Amino acid sequence: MAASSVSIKDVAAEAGVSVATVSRVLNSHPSVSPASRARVVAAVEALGYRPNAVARSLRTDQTRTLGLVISDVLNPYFTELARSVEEAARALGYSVIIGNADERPELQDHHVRTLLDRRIDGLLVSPTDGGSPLMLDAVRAGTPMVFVDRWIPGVDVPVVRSDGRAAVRDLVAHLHGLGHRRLAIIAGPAATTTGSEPASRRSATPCASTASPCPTPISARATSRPPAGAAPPSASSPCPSRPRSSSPPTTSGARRPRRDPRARLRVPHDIGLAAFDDIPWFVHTDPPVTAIAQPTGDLGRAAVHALIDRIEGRTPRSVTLPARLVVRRSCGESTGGNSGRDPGRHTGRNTGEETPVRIRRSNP
Amino acid sequence: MAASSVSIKDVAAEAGVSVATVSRVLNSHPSVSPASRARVVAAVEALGYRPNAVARSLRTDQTRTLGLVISDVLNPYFTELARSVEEAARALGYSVIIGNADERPELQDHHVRTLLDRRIDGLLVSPTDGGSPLMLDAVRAGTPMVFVDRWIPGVDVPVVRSDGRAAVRDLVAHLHGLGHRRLAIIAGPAATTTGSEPASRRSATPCASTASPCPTPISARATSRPPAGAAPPSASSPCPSRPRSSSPPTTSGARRPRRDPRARLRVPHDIGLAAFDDIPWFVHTDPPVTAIAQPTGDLGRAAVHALIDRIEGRTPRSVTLPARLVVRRSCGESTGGNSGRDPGRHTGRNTGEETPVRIRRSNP
DNA sequence: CCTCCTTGTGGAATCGATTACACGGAGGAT
DNA sequence: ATCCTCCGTGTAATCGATTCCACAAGGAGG
Repeated sequence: MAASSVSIKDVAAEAGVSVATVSRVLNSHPSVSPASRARVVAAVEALGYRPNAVARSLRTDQTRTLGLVISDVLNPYFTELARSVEEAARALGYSVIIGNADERPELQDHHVRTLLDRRIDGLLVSPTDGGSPLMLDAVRAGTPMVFVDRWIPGVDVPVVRSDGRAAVRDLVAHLHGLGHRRLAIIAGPAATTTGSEPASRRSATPCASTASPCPTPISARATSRPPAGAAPPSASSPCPSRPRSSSPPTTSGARRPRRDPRARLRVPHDIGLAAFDDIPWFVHTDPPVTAIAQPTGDLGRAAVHALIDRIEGRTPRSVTLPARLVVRRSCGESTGGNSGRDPGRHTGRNTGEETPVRIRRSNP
Repeated sequence: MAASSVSIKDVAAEAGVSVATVSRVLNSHPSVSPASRARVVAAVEALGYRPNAVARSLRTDQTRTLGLVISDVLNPYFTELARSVEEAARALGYSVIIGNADERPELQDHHVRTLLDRRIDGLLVSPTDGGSPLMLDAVRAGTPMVFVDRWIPGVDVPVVRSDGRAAVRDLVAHLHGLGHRRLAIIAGPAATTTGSEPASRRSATPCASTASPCPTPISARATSRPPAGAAPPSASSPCPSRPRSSSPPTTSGARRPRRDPRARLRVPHDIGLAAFDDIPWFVHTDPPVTAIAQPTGDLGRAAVHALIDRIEGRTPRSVTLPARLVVRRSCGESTGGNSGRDPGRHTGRNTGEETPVRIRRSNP
């Protein structure tokens, strides 16, 4: 029944009214007689008519579409974020176009440009770098924009992110309780705020170490793509028995030396390990990996709401949500007798695998 | 410099030519004098002009955009597929809009409808169900479409997928060689072709069993969302010492009984396990999981090329690429003289990553 | 010197919607 | 009865591009 070439004119002809009336029915404008309305609806039905979103966008100057530029689709954290963003946007009648920057600034620019060319209503970005001229121009030109997870310092754009400091404090306490005394941090690309944030994470450490005399942690840089994270960081960090903390892809690189004939450190026996961002598979690794989990769903929702507020003229504020520590076994076996069941992951979709000790829950 | 409200008219005014000439320059039409061209280019530069893709699409009736509807973004297989699709499309000057159906037919329809409304040039689908009227209508209406991974039987649309039969034969041989004699298959939703394909995978077994006297494998159904795959399939399948094969999310559900107090089957000691689709984290699980890997990158590229062939008037054919077996340790230790390690040692919990034994490579 | 063709250019139609504006008729108030 | 509101409707302008067509200028060929 539905040829895709049906336009509003055809519907008007079929219903015996003008295109204006058809349009009014389509947009549920009040001043249409019930009779006309019925005939239009019937014609639409009969012809299988669907309004052309392109034409509509041209006229109304809005696409009801959001752009989301993330730095790495292969990273489960961003995948989950994308999912929740799309969900939240859909609930509000918006679509989402995802651009994957693959941690490459020029690809990020490509996507931003493409998205802008398509006149998306607003942009959600997790910047790969310190801000290209293009992005800066876009902000200056008044494109509604919100940063997620990462941000560009000095740019006046709301940021929706999670704060891991409390969770890091919990982690440090946890580590200390298990007897670990030397810490190292493997960080991502220095250009990103999350890559350089370990500085602040590090600074969180002393706060926690009122009770735990850990020295300032050592820190190393790593690339973040899992299979590309080639060089075993162990080579560059000569002290054993220190826990590490980083994001999952980085961690997957970091884990490699465990089997490296040159190193042969065993987790958690010789060295502890913890990750930033929790992902489903951490439950199944050997050992299950202790991680700091971000509230991905809430982050996505908050970002969408902030952006749409901005689009519709309101003035959104930045949002910071607490991350929380999920203890598993990669920093050592917990000794305390624990009643509860494994909460699995923070998404609520539990697999109920292990029984990790929960030091503290940030969201009640 | 760049106010986003710059239109072709402004450029024309600035350059002192007509909009027609500007358009010709933009589309590198031959008959423009070098002088005019230069002035237009300068004006474009000065104004920071970017053509409005929406207007252009309306006029030319093409968006240079592909839709990709996948059944689950959280599944790394689809994530990788999406990435390669976007990459291939970008290389050919197309953008991709991803729709995540979350295995829900009505969501799938929502995305297909939205994509169609935006007049995308073509659609790549990995169907969640047997085909809604909407999708069937779209095909009938002549929307360029290509199925990826899964397909809808009886619909005349090219399919790009991988054939796991050879790899399954390799797997069966591998299992048999390790002494396994009873097989079970955990399949996904029966409505999908990949969910019901185990029938054909099962049928592949006897072929392989000329040399290996395995009985027809038992098969069970599971939902495919990893944490949602709640019920431990072990309860329903009473025979131990049988390897299982399924996709990673399903597998992650299936692994649970390992720790389930009621079952306490150990992998690979009591039961072997193998998965369809290989994912990065399988290297780090306990034990590393033997899997059948699909050539995701090639699949994505092939799909894009097929679709664009179709869009540009050529007639694409279906493509089937071989999957291949990646042996790790979840079906048992391989006994072959493996260089680096002590053979026969049973540490209970295996750590780490091996050089996987590659039984056979399908792509040379 | 007068065609004829080529080349560059601008005017205007077009894509499919939305919406300002004008207009005719019904109904209420005076 | 006359006038003034509404109400429902249609005509036409508009969004920002592309492209057909007409036309002018200039060079080649007769």
